[in-house]
Amino acid sequence: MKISDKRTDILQAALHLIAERGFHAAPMAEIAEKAGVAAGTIYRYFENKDILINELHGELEEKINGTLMEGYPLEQSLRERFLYLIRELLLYFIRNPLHFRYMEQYYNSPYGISMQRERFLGKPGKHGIVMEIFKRGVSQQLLKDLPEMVLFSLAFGPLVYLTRDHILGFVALDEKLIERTAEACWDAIKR
Amino acid sequence: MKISDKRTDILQAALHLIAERGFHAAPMAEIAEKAGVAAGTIYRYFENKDILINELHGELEEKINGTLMEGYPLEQSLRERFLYLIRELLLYFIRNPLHFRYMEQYYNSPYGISMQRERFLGKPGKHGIVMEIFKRGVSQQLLKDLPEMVLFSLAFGPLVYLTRDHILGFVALDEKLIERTAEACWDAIKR
Amino acid sequence: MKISDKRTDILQAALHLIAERGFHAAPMAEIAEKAGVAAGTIYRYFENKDILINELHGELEEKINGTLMEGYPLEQSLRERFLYLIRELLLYFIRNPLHFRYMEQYYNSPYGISMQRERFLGKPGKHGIVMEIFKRGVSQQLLKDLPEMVLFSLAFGPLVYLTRDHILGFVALDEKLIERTAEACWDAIKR
Amino acid sequence: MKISDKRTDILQAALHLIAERGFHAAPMAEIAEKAGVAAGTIYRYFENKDILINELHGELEEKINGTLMEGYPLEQSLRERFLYLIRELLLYFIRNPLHFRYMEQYYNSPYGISMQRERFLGKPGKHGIVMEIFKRGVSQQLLKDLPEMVLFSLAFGPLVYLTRDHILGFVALDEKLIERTAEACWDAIKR
DNA sequence: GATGAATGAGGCTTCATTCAT
DNA sequence: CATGAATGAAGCCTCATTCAT
Repeated sequence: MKISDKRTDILQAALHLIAERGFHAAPMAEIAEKAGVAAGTIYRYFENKDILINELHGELEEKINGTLMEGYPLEQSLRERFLYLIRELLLYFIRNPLHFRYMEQYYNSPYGISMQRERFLGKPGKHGIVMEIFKRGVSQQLLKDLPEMVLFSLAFGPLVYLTRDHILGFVALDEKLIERTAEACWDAIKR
Repeated sequence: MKISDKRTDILQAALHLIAERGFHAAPMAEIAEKAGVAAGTIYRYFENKDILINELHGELEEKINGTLMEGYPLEQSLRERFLYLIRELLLYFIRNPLHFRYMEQYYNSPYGISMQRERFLGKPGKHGIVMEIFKRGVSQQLLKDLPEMVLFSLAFGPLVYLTRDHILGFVALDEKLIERTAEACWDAIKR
Repeated sequence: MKISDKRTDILQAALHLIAERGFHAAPMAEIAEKAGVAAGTIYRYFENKDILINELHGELEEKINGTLMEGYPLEQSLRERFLYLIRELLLYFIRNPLHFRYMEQYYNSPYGISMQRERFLGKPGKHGIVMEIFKRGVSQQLLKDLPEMVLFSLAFGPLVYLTRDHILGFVALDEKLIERTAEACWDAIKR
Repeated sequence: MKISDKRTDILQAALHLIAERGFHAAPMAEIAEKAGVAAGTIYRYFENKDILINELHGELEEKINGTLMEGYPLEQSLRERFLYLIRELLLYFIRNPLHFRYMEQYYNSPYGISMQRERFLGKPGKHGIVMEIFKRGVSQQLLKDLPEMVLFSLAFGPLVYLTRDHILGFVALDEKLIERTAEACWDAIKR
């Protein structure tokens, strides 16, 4: 119904195919077919496959960031804010497994490598929201005195495995388990 | 000079090319060239590309496990044993960045998905060495009472990020930092 | 402001693009854009691309012929008339390099082959103005007794090279050089 | 029978198709078919279509130059040498109309533009054989005192038209006519 | 066993043309 | 009349795999 229905259809089709099969098993022809358009039509909306892939990444990133920021408890303690982020991110990925799979593909490919630094949340150079928490936590002697990148890994590294395990059915993450996991991540970084 | 020199050469060539460029940018012809054999020769040792990729994964996995098991402090405390594993795995990947890159590629591709369960260390079904630690730790009330998969994620999830950051030059991991990181991982899972 | 402004705009756009890039690097969409009309609009004025190309050729040919005929010294000697034609044609192309480039493209393509006979000037079948000169010149024993086509080649063949060289900057043709060149062409055909 | 029979076959097929239809109407697939090889095979011999086209041009150029040089009357007068070149070039093209058509296509395309200076014979910068004649002729006051490029145009410009006319059947060039045409070219440049 | 030339299916992309608005 | 989004055939090229030597 919208003006650019087709653009959305194409992005959706690409999301599905790439998340499920990976970039090189998602031919443009098939993306087009799944989107219900002709092959050439994709190129009215995206200059080429690389750009399609990058724009899809951008859209997902924005959506994730938007979701996280929506209820972000700005006024609460560092710990609460941290737990919120871990929890919400896990929830988001569990609810949007395709987004998770796509992001995984993306960051493990030439596409994502140049963008490696700019993680899901806050880019280090730009003092993103997460790094902000780390910075303050360290200076308040609340967190371990480790490089920010190490703190980041300790906090968010587990999420990737956990989400994958959940999606594959190896664990069933419920709210309680998610909460306890978030707290465990906090334990890893707190003094 | 070994009997199956060529097989090794092919695996080495594949390791280099795939680790550096990804699966779909590593043509068989180039692997052959780098290995110093003819393209057709590869097919005497590996039925097809998929099998080559899977066998290479298997070899790397064995090598990693072997290395970890070599000096494994069987008689020491659970904590010591855990710290040893984290530390050594990090060291291994830092010393063998190609192995790390290859494994990363592998687990983020259709190849690795079917094999997702069989992690670097101890396969859950087979009660690997890591799961053993977790099992005992939990029953001794030393570790948090979380599903093994969750403990696993908390413990090993950070390693992937950390290694990548180190390889990309975002952090410089020295022995001290590695030790402290391992301890942080322990904090995440301990009560 | 004219009635068929758009038709002219389209032809102009086509002239520019084709002259500069060649037929197959001048997409209809781009011609339309440059002409300030929609892609589909072109098809209201020209049935298809081939017809557009042929009509453009026709218009240019007419324009060139018109220019040559304007000041044609009907009453002067054969030699003067010949020199006039060579001189003016060279001048025309130097002043209208796009027309030259377009004609070049045209005659060296499947489009021009079927129309090879109908040269810039005087079509042999129609006893054009040039052939007229040749015919008379030969019968007056002023010119060499060679087939008209040979005389034509001797007289006009050099122009293509010369104009190209001038446009590419390999020679700088001024009025004097043009005059001397025209005279050299006359030397080629005169007894 | 030769080692690289296929390379020759491909070049032959390309020569035919391109000479008859132009570059953009000679798809690689068809060249392959005509050459009796698979599409992919072409790329074992030529990196891409552009390179195929350029190498074919190079081979033809060499062949033409070789033919011209074979009986070149080094010891005879400038006039004789000049007449020889015109005559032989005309003969060559009449006998090898495909070579002529190909060269025409080539020089009237982006491929040939960068090579515009290096004409069939002698490159100006390298004091080719033709330019040598012109240089000497001018200094001996045998030829008109015109820029070399102009002399070149006067001498060789007619050949293109003439050959085309002959191939299209508009004139029937026999040895006598060829000789007289060559002499007419000489008249154009001589004092 | 080893070779590497040959294959041809399949991927990405362009663009002349159509047609609903 | 004009628009321009959509179409899909067709072009170039890559590369896993085969097979005659």
